[in-house]
Parts: sequence; C-alpha cells; structure tokens
Amino acid sequence: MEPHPIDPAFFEQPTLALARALVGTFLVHDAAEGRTVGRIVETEAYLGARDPAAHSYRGPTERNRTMFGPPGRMYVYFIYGMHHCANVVSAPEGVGEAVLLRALEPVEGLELMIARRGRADSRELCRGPARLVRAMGLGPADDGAPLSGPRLYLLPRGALGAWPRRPRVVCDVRVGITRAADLPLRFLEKGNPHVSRPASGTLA
DNA sequence: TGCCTGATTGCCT
DNA sequence: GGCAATCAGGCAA
Repeated sequence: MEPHPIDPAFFEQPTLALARALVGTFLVHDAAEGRTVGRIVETEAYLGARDPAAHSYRGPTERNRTMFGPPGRMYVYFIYGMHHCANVVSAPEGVGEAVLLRALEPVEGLELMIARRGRADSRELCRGPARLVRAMGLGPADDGAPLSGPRLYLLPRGALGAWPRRPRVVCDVRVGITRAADLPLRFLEKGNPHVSRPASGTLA
C-alpha cells in the first residue's frame, strides 16, 4: 500500500525543531522522466533576522521572497554562478527562516539520478546541496512550490520500512559559510555514510 | 557603474 | 589540497 504524505502542520514547528525533524524523512519527486526518492540525512537551519549567514538576514528581496512566504514551501536559489540549492521554508509568513537540504540517501530512482548527474557512484549522487538538487530533478522552477503537492512531497519517518523510525540525529556547525560559522545549526544522522561531511564530534 | 563574494562542485596537480 | 568556473546580489564610489 502507498505511504501517506507528511501532514502540512509538520512545517509549522520552530525552525530548529524542523531542521532536526526533517532528518529521516523522505523527499519524493514525481517528474515527467520518472520518480526519485531520497531520505534526508543532513540539514542546516537558517534563522533569518537572527542569523548573519541567512539570505533573509537583511530583509526581503526579490531573490529571497520565498523564505518570507508560508512554511512548507521549497526555496530554491542560485549560487556560485552555476549551482542551485533547495530549502524547506519554515516559520510563519513574514518571517524569513528556512532549512537547507544538504544531503540525501538515495532510495528510489537511482538510474534516473545517475543519468541526471552523469555519475554512477551512489555515495556521490546526493552528497551536497547542489548535487541533490540535480539528482532529484529540481531547479529554479520549483522555487515556491509547496512540499505537500501531488508531485513533490515528503513522507514521514518510518513510512518506508527499511529505515529506523527514530534515527539518531546529532548536531554540528554549518558548512561553507564565513559569518556565524560557529553556530551549531547543522543536523545529521549519526554514522550515515551519505552525509556531506561527518560530524566534528565535539557537539551532541 | 564597478568590484567582490558566495548556504559549491569537480577537475587538476 | 588547490583552484577555476561563472553570475547575481550587495555595497562602495
């Protein structure tokens, strides 16, 4: 039988709680070319006006307006002149907070992911925020898309039986930023080989 | 208007 | 481990 998508109220919890709760859930994308599913194993919280590293730190702009919209939507942005990264928007409308998806464990549609990425190593398929966007067939057109839609949605922890309903989630510093780089806002599944970088070990 | 930097990746040494 | 690719947003002039 078909697993049920996550309840939309899931996205209404505070950003830090959401960043942790997203680890172990499944991202599903039914594209024209086929279906891909990835289990979220690494996230980062971006705390808006409280967080100098967040795109929304200085208020709404054309680029970041999705971050200030209602929670549960996808915020996709363009970076380094060539890459796109995907976030789950959190916090009420008007508050610019979001959770960056940093790594997935490939679950379904591996062949399609390999074709999109041009690489066959399953460990590398979704290891990194820009890589997972490509593997899942996402892009700028998905900016603002609800994550409870018919073709793009999440399945809750435990929806697919092969993975634990209560994953061991640890906390660490964020990756690739220069401002507020010491804040423990990265969440990852302990010991999972698909994360972009293992935990430093000094935080729990 | 011009310069610099960035929530990255992949290729080269 | 180092660095180029490649461009839009942000800030200085």
